[in-house]
Amino acid sequence: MADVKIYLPDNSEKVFDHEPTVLEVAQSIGDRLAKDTVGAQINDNKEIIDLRTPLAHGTQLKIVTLSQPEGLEVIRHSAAHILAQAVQELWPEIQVTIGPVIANGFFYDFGAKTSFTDEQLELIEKRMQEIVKRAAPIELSVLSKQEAIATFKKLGENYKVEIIEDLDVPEVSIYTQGDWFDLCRGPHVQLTSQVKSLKLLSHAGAYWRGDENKDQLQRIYGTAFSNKKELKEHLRLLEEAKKRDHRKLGKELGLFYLNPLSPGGPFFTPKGTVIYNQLQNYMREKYVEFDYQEVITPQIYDVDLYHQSGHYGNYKENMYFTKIDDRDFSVKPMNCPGHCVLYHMEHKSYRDLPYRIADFGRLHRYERSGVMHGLTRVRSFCQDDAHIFCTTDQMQTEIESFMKLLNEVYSTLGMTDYHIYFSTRPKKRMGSEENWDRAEAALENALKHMGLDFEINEGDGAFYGPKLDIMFVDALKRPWQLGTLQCDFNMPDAFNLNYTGSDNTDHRPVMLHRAILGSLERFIGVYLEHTAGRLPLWLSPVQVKILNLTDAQIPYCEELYQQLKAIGLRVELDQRSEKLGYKIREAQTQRVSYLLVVGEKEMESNTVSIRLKNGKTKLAVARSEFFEKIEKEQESRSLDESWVVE
RNA sequence: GCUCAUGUGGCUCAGGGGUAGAGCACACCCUUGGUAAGGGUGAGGUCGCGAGUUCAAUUCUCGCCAUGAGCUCCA
Repeated sequence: MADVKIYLPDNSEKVFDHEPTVLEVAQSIGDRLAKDTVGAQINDNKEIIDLRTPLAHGTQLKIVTLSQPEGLEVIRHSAAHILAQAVQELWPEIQVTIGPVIANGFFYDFGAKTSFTDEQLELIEKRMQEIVKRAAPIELSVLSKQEAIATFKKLGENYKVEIIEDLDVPEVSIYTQGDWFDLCRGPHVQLTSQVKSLKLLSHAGAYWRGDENKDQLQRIYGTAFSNKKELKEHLRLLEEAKKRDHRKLGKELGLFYLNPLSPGGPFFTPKGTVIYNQLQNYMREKYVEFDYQEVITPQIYDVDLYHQSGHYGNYKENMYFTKIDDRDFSVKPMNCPGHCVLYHMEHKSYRDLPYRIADFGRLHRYERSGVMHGLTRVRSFCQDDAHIFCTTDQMQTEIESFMKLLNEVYSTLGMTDYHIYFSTRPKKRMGSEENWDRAEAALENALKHMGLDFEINEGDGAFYGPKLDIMFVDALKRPWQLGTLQCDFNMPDAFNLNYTGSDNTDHRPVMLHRAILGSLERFIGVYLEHTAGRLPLWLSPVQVKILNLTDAQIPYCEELYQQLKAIGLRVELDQRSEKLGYKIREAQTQRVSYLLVVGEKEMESNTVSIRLKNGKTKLAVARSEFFEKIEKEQESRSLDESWVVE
């Protein structure tokens, strides 16, 4: 056989007299590297291949080791196998199905009669540790499809048989560790002992092949890392996420409640409503700046509207209907059809475009009972919704302006980490190819022109047009889809919308649906978790709380209270005869932005002592100085309050 | 909607076939205290709703509702 050359990232090459496996190449470089090798990436491909894969001549090889982030995928995949082995050692009658790697770990679905318990999870994890200790080599073998089917049939592994039967390949790969094996595509680590830091997290039901009409399986979630430290950090983030759960914070801070009398219909308290309204006010200011006009449209429509828009056909399951005097009505699940009606009621000329109308109308969508979740998935909500009717030529400018607006809003809110996804035409779609070409070009050109990074989701657009989705990544690294911009060719058609062009003939406008915060409800939920409830001053329900030390300071505090109120701040005065420590604890847990402590000293020197949300204090600040700074902070919607403590 | 779990004063939870308990919060009293919980007293619950079993149900069984985890869905 001729020489087989393998190229390494530093452009050096290794020569073999046969097609070497990844591991062999690693060995030729060094024992240490070989020991840590868990897979490889070849020819600039992102996919990680198994370390047992033979490499063809001319392959560009990048070895992936245990300690690399890419290695995690392999470790977790092997961890899933160890989980399956542990379960079958403990309960041989339980069948295996599939166990993929997911974002922050892995899961494995089992065909078991009853669900697992927390105690069983502990037992399984212990057994997994044992399997890890055994340091069994993981070996790859290949069986013909028939052999594999026969093998798994004999074992009674019916799910596996079904999987193999559906595979369109002559041979399948089997990974063996000790006396246990599984059908698997790989990749896997070399020894079970390389999965050092693992943890089972939870168990839940799932369906075979994700189909609710098929068998109910028992899923176990877990995670694994290359070292204890990273696992610990991950578990800490999970803990932190629990602490920051907006449902918990909402109760603790008294912002909103849910009640069985209106499932999915949050009740906002006066404090929660402050946040809600401040966000709306802010968006309204931005609308003025970006030339949007706000409108108010009906809540309830004749069902005919939704027949015309097409929602009745496609979205009926999520709509609320009512019949009065033999006439069918629906509560609006979105603003767009109403906006089309509004557009139609005045004759439009090209001079009227772009016609940008914003609407904070309340929307109702009947979500299935199992999907509701705090504020992030509700049945009654409002969006920072707006529709832009424009010509195709105006699209790019409108898109750029939208992205600019979005960026300003997100920066103000301290949401700097976000990603843009551009979804292009799906297979099933409506509208002319020319329209799709122009809309996609407008989106892409806008992003490129602004120098924004984006990722393309090929074929993921709506049937009525391409779109941008904005994915915000929060402080705990969790992604949330908030903002969106969707081009729509369908609705202008459905409502026969026109404008008179400069050529004195009618033309059809394009409709852009867009939102920046998404739903206010959902946004507040996400933002509470992002900030752990420590809101910037302008959003804070209680911005200043005045705490007196003794009754002697009450008049001074009342005067302060009135002055702060007069400059438009949300201020409270706690003059109860409680100890200072008690009042501070309470105000601190309520995340009050500024605590003003007033005792004899402050009163005599006409100052206040300031305590921040973070517990830091600054003594004896002149009243005027505090007023000036806090007004400025309020005015600028600043995120930074560090001026108080140097 | 599906699977499993949960549902006890405003909140967090304990209890358990003989009509209920703690802490916090709340009210009143004492305390006037310098940066995360001072003390006392008191009020507050037909134990999610409905049915069944039982002499007796908040406790057991079933149904419903809601919540949670996950699945599925998400124009």
